[in-house]
Amino acid sequence: MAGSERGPRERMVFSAAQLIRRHGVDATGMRDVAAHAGAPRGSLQHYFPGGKEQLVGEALRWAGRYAADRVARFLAAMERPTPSGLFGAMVGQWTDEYERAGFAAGCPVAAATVDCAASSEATRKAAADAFAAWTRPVADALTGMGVPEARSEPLATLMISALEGAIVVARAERDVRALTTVARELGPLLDAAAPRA
Amino acid sequence: MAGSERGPRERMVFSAAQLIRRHGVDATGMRDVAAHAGAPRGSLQHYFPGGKEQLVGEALRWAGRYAADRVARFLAAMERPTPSGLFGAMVGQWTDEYERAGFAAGCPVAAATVDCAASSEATRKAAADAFAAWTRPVADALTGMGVPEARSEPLATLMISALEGAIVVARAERDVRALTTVARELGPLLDAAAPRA
DNA sequence: GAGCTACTATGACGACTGTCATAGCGAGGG
DNA sequence: CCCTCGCTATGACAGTCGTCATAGTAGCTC
Repeated sequence: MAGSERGPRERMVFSAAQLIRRHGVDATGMRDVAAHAGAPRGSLQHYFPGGKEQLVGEALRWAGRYAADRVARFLAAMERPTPSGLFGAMVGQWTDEYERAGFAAGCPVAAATVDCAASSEATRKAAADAFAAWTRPVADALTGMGVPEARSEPLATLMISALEGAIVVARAERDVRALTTVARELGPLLDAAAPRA
Repeated sequence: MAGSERGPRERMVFSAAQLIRRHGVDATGMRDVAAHAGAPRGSLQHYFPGGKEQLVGEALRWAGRYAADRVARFLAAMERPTPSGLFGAMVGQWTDEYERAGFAAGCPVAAATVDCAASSEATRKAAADAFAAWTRPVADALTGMGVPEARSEPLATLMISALEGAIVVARAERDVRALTTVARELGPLLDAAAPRA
């Protein structure tokens, strides 16, 4: 998850996502992003002439791709994939981070939605696209595990909703309890939808 | 949900919650709160000497109580309460609002968590208390419906997590799809945990 | 070397923000 | 009448924000 060998533009997008994860969109300043990325302040208007809205949008697109890549990676690492196994891996990524690095950061897409859904149509749409980019591979994976097509997308939405909500509750409580709970309670329901699993 | 007949102090707390619901904590200014409440600006420092942190904290406490009251109200309105019925009512409150008034607002507790969990310990704790004040009556209700004590709290956490996540997804998508999905998919699982329901 | 292009550097602008200081109001009680 | 007390009113402060204007540098090509 490190990003210091790429170009300054990518580093700023990455840093924006990281800072939004921690403090939300409004509390993340452009100067902070440049400083966090080790990039010159003057590069902001050069690479992002669309201003903060463009930078946030690209950070969300980055987050959507990242989440989708993680899903693919989880699947590749499982010799015998099951819905509960995939969900457990998705949840486990968050419990691992929280136990290792503390509860400072959440999901950047959720943060952008909370801060900007009512004020910036462009950012709201970027968040929706990020959720879509994340939901699609999860639904496809469920289908590949034998879940009927008609239920794959609803179950993927359930998985992502429960995960997002549990992230919020866990950060508020500073306890991974909510995350481990949703993984444990939802596992059997998910596996029951995949007959040949 | 109107609050114009109470005193100015209560109105400001209520207005703070409403504005946080829409724009997050950072984008909600103290002057905006006073204006929205129709209260004089000078009253802010008089009623909330602890500043913005105090006002946000009281708004979250208000939100926690409000959510708990709604749970009690839902239960009272059901002649034969079931877990899926309660969850459906909780979700329905949000789908109703979104279809009636648009997707401008989310949950103030989630918004405060996203914006302040890493920056204000007092606000983070207020959010955790609000979640606890909401979870407890839900868990108690489940127990009253026949859910074993050991599973009531985990299931209540699952309900609230799924609801909170679905709210975020629904606001991003400007579509109640995620909300109706979690209600439909989670209903049978919840009822299966209440043998005598 | 001139000229063009990509990128960097820096100061300024106006519009906010939360907080504070100070003063003013009106009613109630001595 | 005066004094206090709850509440209001308003201007100011220091700080930060996103954005812009302008200038400067490095590297490339002709």
